[in-house]
Amino acid sequence: MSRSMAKPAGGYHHGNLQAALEDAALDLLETTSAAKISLREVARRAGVSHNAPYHHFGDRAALLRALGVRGMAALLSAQEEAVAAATGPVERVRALGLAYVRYAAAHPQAFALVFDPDYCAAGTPSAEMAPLITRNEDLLAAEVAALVREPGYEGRDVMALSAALWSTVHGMAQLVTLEHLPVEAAEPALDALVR
Amino acid sequence: MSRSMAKPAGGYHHGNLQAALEDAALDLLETTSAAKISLREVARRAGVSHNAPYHHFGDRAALLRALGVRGMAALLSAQEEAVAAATGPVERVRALGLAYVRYAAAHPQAFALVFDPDYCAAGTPSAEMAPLITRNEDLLAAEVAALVREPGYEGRDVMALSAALWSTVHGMAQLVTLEHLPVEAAEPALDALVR
DNA sequence: TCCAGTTTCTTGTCACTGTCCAGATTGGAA
DNA sequence: TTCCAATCTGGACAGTGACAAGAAACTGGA
Repeated sequence: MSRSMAKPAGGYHHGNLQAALEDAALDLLETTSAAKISLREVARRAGVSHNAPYHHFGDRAALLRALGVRGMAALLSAQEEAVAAATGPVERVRALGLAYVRYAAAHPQAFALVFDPDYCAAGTPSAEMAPLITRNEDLLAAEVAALVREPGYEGRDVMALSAALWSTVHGMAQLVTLEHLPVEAAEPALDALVR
Repeated sequence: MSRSMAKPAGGYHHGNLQAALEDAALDLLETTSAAKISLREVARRAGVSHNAPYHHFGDRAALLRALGVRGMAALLSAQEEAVAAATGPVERVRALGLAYVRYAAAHPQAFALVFDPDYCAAGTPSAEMAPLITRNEDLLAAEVAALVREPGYEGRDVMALSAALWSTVHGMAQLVTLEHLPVEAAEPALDALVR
């Protein structure tokens, strides 16, 4: 349920309300889209008054931005673990993409929040979000760079290929969460491109 | 501004309020995300009371669903026109994808609404949306089928390739609207895959 | 120990929203 | 004309995000 310590004492002060609020909101995000999450419901779940959140988050968007950062971090580490477990350049790129799609399928609301321009604008990412984004881009670029040194992939433009791969994987993740594509179709479709 | 006839007379009855409401909402959608569009603001723009919309749309979601149908129709015809203007299987697939991305870049909020699970759920599409979706899938499948008859593309699985292409194009559209990718990067990235 | 000062939380309030209700207005059919 | 159904209005209610003022609890220094 809660990812960190809950209310420790019954006193006036909560102890770790910031984390408790994020946890409560993350629980809601498992079943509800970010647009439908209300600050007051989150406060209720954390057992505090409707205004307590404003001392830890400037407004509703700030809370959701914090959740977005958590989601992006989870998405990134899912990819890193998958890449670390795979062997060979082709297999590593494949694993990276599948991890991306599978994270989206497992946490559709969190995934949607990470890429929701209303809260996590890519044009002006938050100070916590920006390094995660570049880390993700670097991870992909490094794997693609290794790929184009393989026989059969030589001479490809790393930038263009990275962009194309990210697009494919991201679109696949999106279409899977939208139930436009079944999850099982992701793997063969990805293989159809990577070959 | 308004896409169809506006309020015709000053009388009690509006004349064509349904269309006027959709037009007003579409204007708002050019600059505002669907989540931030309020029924009352739309009614205000159409010059009617806050409750008039309820006689033409059951609730707020119904209005946005109608906008989603309009957006999907526009996205579809943009692709059809692009395909009709192109010659040769490879070029036609390329044109289809570029039209998709360019529509998203030109109307990011409308594009987002079309694929917003809160309003236009793909799992259970509305009666007006469903035929548009299948028409789009058929269009893509037909072009891919023509493509795999070309030398250099023989023997590919049409289903898997269609899914992969749609994913790529959709993800590219998404990343462009999110400003994660510049629009100019779309064309070379697409070419890097289609070759 | 006591006691300011600061942070955290609560209660009260406001404007705005979606939706329901009852009633007024209108256009068309009998 | 008269009646009816469709359309639109105003009022009401609960829920929401946000602001303001005050209570409670933790903090450090005397």
